[in-house]
Amino acid sequence: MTSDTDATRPRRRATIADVARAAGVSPSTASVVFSGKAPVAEATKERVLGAAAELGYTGPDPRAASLRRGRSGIVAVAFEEHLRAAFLDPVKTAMMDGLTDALAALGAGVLLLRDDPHAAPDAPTLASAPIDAAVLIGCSPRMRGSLEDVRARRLPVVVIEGDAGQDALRIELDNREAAGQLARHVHGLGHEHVAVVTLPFDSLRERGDADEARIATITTPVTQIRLEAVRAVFPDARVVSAGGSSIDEGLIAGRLLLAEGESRPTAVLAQSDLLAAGVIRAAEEAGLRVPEDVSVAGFDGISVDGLGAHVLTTAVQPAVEKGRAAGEAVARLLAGEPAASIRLTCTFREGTTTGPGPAHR
Amino acid sequence: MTSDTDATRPRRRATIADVARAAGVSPSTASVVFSGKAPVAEATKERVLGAAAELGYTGPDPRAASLRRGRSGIVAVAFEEHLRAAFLDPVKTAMMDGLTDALAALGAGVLLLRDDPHAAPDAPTLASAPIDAAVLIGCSPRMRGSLEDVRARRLPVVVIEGDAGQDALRIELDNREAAGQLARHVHGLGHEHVAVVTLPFDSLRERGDADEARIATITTPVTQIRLEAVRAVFPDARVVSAGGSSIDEGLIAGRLLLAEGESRPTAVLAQSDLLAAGVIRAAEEAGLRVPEDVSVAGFDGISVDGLGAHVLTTAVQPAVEKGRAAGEAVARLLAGEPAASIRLTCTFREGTTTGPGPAHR
DNA sequence: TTGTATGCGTTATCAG
DNA sequence: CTGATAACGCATACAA
Repeated sequence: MTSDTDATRPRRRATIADVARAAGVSPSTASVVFSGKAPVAEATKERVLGAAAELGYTGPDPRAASLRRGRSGIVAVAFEEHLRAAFLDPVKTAMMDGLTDALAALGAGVLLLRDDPHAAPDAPTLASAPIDAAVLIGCSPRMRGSLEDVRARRLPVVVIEGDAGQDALRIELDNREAAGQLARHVHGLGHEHVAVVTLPFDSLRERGDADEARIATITTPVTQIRLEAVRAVFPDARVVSAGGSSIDEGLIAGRLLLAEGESRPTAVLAQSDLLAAGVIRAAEEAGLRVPEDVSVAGFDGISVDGLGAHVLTTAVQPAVEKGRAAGEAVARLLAGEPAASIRLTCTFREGTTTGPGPAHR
Repeated sequence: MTSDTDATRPRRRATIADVARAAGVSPSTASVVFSGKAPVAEATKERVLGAAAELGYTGPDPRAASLRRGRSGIVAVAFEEHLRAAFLDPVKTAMMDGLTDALAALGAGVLLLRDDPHAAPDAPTLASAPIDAAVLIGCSPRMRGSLEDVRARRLPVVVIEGDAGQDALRIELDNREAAGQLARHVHGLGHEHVAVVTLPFDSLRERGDADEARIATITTPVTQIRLEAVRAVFPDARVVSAGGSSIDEGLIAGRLLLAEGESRPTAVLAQSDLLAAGVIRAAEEAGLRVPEDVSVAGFDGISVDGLGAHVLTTAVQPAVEKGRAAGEAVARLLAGEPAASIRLTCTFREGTTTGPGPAHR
């Protein structure tokens, strides 16, 4: 029963010291009641909890506790792109599924961060957020600066699909092998006139045909590696870059590629399933049959809307597993255990969107 | 040039005090150099920065700064379900898109949290995380406890689609009107024998037919309101609950509903588009034509994979806008400005999956 | 089992 | 423009 004379209650929020005083115990005892790090007599505990309730004390201030403990229980997950990328790209959502799963098991909170150079001045960043570790997604050269920030802070870092330094812990895909396998598949079908629709080259995300000079400027590692693998098989392949991984971008690139003309490719290798779906749509628009008139392959192995009866020929990547592996690596790093980089493999899947090329018909 | 005799460098990380001492300035001056909160002579600044570089000081410890400032720059976004729900449910991803957008504009980091009763003991929670505000998604009665925690901490809270208390700031949909509109549409088409496939009733997510008694136990607000609206039009509608919002769950419910028998409904109202897609698939499995043999309506207005040529009759909800509104509400609350609850409206969309019922044929 | 003393690393305030 | 001082709220080592 709260007395009516409580009007003198201090305006500032109660601290654990206030609670201890009200309960007639020492601050350390009160602290232990809340942390449970040591046994406390039942009666004492009740007295402390009672005093806390009375004072409206809701538990230790996490900021102070975090300062004292030296840990915050928070792991940053940093994207290079707009944060929405994490929610609208099916491959990233699958990866986040695995990642949040593993981090939850570790008992860590997930702080979503964008590696934004012109963020609000007081916004949390990899350099300034109260985090215990960081996971960098799609680390391109531009992100290297952030990587250095994190490492300067001596925080554990895991890089997914990125161009990290030598000794950064990386979770990677066998992009080169998988893309090469797709290219060889198409080559084996007798295609010689092949085009590539790539993911963005860099954060500028410029669209359109790319000549050797522009290809040399690619900074996004995934784009670069997958492209190199295809060009190892088809050195003269026409290269068109998309502005992102979406059906619409694929459609734009596909229209460019499949326009009337002798130079029309007989096969298109897209660097993502969404792009491939867009290319197929462009083919249908142009009155071309897939795979009779043009073969199309993707990359990722996600299920795509609007493909109709087609089953995409693609490289199926273990996206959820990729995220989970990153989370588990963070857990090991945080526990001070040794952890090594991991390389996951894709599975080639032959669908109905690739067929014999001119040479084999 | 670092001398080789630096072996005496202290093992512990440098603090701003160390930097200040090395630079021959006071701690407050060094602090200001990093925060930029006050003008500092160029020469002094350089001296401080130089000393910092020398000592490997990477800027103020965010934990200490956060304690001192009383703010962390972090906003929690809490889900009741598994965190993967945020990434695999298209409605939630759209909402997160808007939310992260608005919070980024505010300069706040986003901490993903699951309102998990049996989380790791030291895991961050709504009660213990170093946050400045919280957004609760789909606040059910079980989550009410967490709501109380947050409010006890006197943190600003915004609740999206939840059963919050009187004075919580809420962002809501006109679920009742929208669901009612769908029901009236189907009723107007002459359907009398109608079934409902609902979202989960509660966190148990039990599947299957529900009688009055079970219906009375629904705790998920969205499920409850949308169902009530339909039952206002079709009081005797058969009710089947799904275990989640997915095509697979819709398929399971659809099979149950469309099994051979006289009691087969002529129209099915699903509480989400994904569920509706599953029901349509079940209908096709059973050799039924949509909408000739059975009409199907959904809810959400997302694009769904595998619907073929169908365009779903549904209520299109402004999911992105919902998230953005929540983010903006947080911004206002944090700025101490007045903010009011918001009610967003859905748009009825008549597709090709609903048609005349027996009475009108 | 409980209490005492100390410092975690910073920044706001105010005086110079 | 710079410096001295005083918290911020807590958890731990150690002693009792």
